[in-house]
Amino acid sequence: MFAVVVPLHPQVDGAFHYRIPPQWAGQVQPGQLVTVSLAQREVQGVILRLDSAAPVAEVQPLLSIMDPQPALTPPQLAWLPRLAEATLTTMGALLPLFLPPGLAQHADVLYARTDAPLPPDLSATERQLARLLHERGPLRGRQIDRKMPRAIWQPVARKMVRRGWLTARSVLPPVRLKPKTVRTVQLAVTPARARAAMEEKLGRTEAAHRRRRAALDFLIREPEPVAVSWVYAASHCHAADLQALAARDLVILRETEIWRDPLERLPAAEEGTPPPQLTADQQAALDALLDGWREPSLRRQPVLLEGVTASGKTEVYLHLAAEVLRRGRSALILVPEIALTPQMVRRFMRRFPGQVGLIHSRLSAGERYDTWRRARAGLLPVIIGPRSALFTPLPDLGLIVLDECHEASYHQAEPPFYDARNVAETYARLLDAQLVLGSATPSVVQRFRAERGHYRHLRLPRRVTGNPSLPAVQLVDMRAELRQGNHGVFSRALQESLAETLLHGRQAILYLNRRGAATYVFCRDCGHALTCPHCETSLTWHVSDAALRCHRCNYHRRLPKTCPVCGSPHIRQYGLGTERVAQEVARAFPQARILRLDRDALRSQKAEMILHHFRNRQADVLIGTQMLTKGLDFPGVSLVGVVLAEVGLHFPDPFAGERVFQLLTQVAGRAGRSPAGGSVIFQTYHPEHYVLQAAAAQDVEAFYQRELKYRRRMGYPPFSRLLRLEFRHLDAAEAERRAAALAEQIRSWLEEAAQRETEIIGPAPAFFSRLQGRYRWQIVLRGPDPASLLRGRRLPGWRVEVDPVSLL
DNA sequence: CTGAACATAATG
DNA sequence: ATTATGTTCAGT
Repeated sequence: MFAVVVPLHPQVDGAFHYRIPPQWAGQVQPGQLVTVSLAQREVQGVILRLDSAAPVAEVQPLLSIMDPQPALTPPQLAWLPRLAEATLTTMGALLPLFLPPGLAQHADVLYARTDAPLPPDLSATERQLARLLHERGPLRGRQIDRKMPRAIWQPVARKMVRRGWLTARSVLPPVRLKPKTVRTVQLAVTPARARAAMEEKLGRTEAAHRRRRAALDFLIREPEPVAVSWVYAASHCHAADLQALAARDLVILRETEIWRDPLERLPAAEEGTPPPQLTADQQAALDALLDGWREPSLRRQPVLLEGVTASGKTEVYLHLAAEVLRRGRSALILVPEIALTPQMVRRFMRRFPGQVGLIHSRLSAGERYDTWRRARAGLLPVIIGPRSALFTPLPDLGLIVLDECHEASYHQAEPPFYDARNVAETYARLLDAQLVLGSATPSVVQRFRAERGHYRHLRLPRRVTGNPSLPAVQLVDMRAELRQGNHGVFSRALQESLAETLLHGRQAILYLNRRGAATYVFCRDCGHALTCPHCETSLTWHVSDAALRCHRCNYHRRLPKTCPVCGSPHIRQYGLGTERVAQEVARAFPQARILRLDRDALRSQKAEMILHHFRNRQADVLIGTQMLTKGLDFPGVSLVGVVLAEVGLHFPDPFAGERVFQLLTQVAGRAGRSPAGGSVIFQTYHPEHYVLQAAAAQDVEAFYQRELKYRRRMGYPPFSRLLRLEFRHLDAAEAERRAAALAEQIRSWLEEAAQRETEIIGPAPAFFSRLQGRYRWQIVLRGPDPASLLRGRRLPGWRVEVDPVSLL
């Protein structure tokens, strides 16, 4: 028998056969994490399947089985190759998604300095490397990467090894995660025998006898194994006392595994809260879903659950999960950002006490490992987490919910690239599980798919709580403000509303769509934003070469002196941050208590504290960026102002309009959740833009029709599929050269494959043209199935993203 | 002709 | 990724 193993190695494609040593016969099964040798080195891998024959003569043996329990479930193993095919990623690069961090260890090389003397004429990198290894001792490649992030040190190190200045040894770092255990003790004899023993002499001294008697007395009342620390506390005995009792065979000492539980620290949830009465809409949606499970033709179809904000989608999820659990299966609930959805998590924990597991990035490695293993063991039938939780090994998964499914956080824009919304479909089909995508504002693509019958479309059209009507949105024309002499950040309407809100002791939220300097150029008189004549996307201002540049096709021009539409000389670039807005508010309202929430706050984990303070009315005004839109509920807020609603609209990206529309719709939905109702103000220099018009009117249908027309005209999704290829390099010229070379190569492949419908856009520098000191160039492919062109081809150094959600 | 530099293929 | 192997090319 042979084990077919996928090496845990991002660059190695495919799976390899390994001999199963006879002493392990019968213990080897698919899904297990093993170590094998690959290209003379020891690496981790996962057994994909067993095979009775090997396709090659020379076969290496399995080196070790790291865990007898499979790390991947059978449906996950079936999913893995299809996932790799869909995302144009190797299976080895995808495997870490399925494993808790810390369990997967990548093979690495350990470098050390030898005693050999160094010649004086060393290059800078050579000197730096030698000094680093001299000071720090032997280092692994990944440690050197961290210490010398800018240097291309690998070829240098190889040369130094050849010269005998360094040694290199391949290593597989040991797994640091261990199950946490606790010593337990249990009575080994009947209570009667124990009582009899208590009469005998249990220790040399009277004190020892008394301690051991007390321990036995405690254990007689505790039939289950108890942690030794409890016994110590209850009877004042020591470890030696329990050992003495164990030596007399009166008690049994054991190592029992305990789970590190991140929910332990949370206040206990009230037991099994009875579910509230469902509204007619909720009941209808639930019935439709449950009918679907009985009807084989509907069973495998994903459901798009479209419900306006506050329409009670969560209650539908709770009922579905209860139904799935009743059938003995488990449920997976995905949310965009777990730190910002505490209400949802709490509701699930209340409804399913003791059965909910939470997965997120702030858990310690140990907690994550244990939650993962409890889920695998079937002890946590409900798992809540962000996109990465999709890969939790739940046995017999019957329901996958993706809440707020329009959110971009379901798309992983870092390798390995994947989109939870798309890949979950295949997974659900393999499991025969129900996939539910829930949103108040489904994306254009999702809505289109529902129309075409790809998703079953269920609706919750009415709010269940708070104000039944959606709040009114006022669109304020900032050009008029300017004409009337108001050069400030705030319109008079917003200032007046702010003053009134503060006067009545209510709270206000001010949104900035994007943090920091947005550098597009527009006319302050007519609102016209300069766009590329070829791509209809905005030109971006580049300070370095004083040019306006198209980030799609590389078109560029000088900054015009006057607006090409109205001739006004007031044409300028625009940028505004939360800091500036906070200053303006403080100046206008010196007594107002102001809080700021932006990405920096979120990174430094202060976000929860800030939100907590605001909810407790310890501040009057909250100024924040888009993360504020995700599922938050502040009853004290009666005014929401968007400082500049069109920011982001002019990014050179086909999805820019949709992103802004979704953001503004969510913002408007935030307001007016209180019984007092609320008002929303969008400030803009561009009030006639269809995205702003539709968002202000909260007219999803109008936006959708208009946007769909634009997508059809430009040939963007859902009328085509995109594929983004990105190359990053420290040297700008090299990045450009490689991009041009690949574009040439792709053109010849296109000709070869006679794919006349697939077109190549670019190469051009990416919108964020420099990231971490590296220059980014990209090529975009557009066609019915651009991934098919690249399948089976290797593009070393390129980042390949299928179905990107942004081309920035 | 030689060794180094560079590209390519294979890894079971 | 790393290693083995093939290919090119400058400098003998």
